[in-house]
Amino acid sequence: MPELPEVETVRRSLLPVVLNKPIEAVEVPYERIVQQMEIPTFQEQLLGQSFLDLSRRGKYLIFSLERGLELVAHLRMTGKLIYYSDSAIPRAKHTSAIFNFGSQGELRFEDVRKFGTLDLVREGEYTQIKGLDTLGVEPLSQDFTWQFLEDAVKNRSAKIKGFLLDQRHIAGLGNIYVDESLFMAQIHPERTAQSLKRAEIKRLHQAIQEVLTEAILGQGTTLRDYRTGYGREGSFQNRLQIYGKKGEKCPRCGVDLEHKKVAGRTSHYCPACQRE
DNA sequence: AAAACCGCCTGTCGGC
DNA sequence: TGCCGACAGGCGGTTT
Repeated sequence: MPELPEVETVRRSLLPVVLNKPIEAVEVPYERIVQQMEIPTFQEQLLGQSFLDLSRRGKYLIFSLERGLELVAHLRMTGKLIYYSDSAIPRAKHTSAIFNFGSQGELRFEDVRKFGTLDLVREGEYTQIKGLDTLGVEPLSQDFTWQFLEDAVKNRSAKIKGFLLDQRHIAGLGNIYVDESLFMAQIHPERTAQSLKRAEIKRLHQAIQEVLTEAILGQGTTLRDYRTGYGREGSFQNRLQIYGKKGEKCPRCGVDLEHKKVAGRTSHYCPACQRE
């Protein structure tokens, strides 16, 4: 569910409300959310500490703690991190973890499908968090240039859809923004990565940055579960061009939009604007 | 190298 | 109305 724009929105919304508040209690109703650590150890390590900073890498949220520790969260499909100013507010049915700040409210990890994860590690030690260790370039950073993309797709026989979903290449893209980016760049999802011409690579590079930037400005896309750190919906679902719009008309040319499985994921595209 | 599965979970939706 | 399968924004692991 949450892709880069959603995770970045959660980061920005939590930043003003969860830092520098001593953690007075840690509850873990769904113990499997905590990876590779016993719950009592997890609680002991966090108790009395404060979050000093909150950063993001791809779809991972990283809470910096004292003593050189970091709490790494991944929301997977339906995870939400929401700050409640009043701990007395009833908990959602699927609340996986709670970080209580006493009279200063609490941070809750809610997750219907329970795929979300929490890792407590020493600062920068990500080898045990497989996906984070091998994460590719940040698409909104200076490092992500069209030349970088041109180099990355070289000799890649994978379909461009699968290539863009692979977090080892570019960090943070998911099914929605890959489809939106390919539509904007007018590239068919089943083209092989290596078949893209320079002009297409430039368009794709530009499209990825534009789509992600606009989605962040819109506070992300709420189709169902996603919420900001304040529990509010995003607005970018109102500006999607093709995702979830099978059967509707292409906003560019008016042809009926189609969808099919590509690289194992439902993929939306315009058969006229995005030729194979 | 990459695709095709499966598993992890719960909820929703469409078809019958 | 009820049941049943398909499917969902992610990703790791195994097999092919």
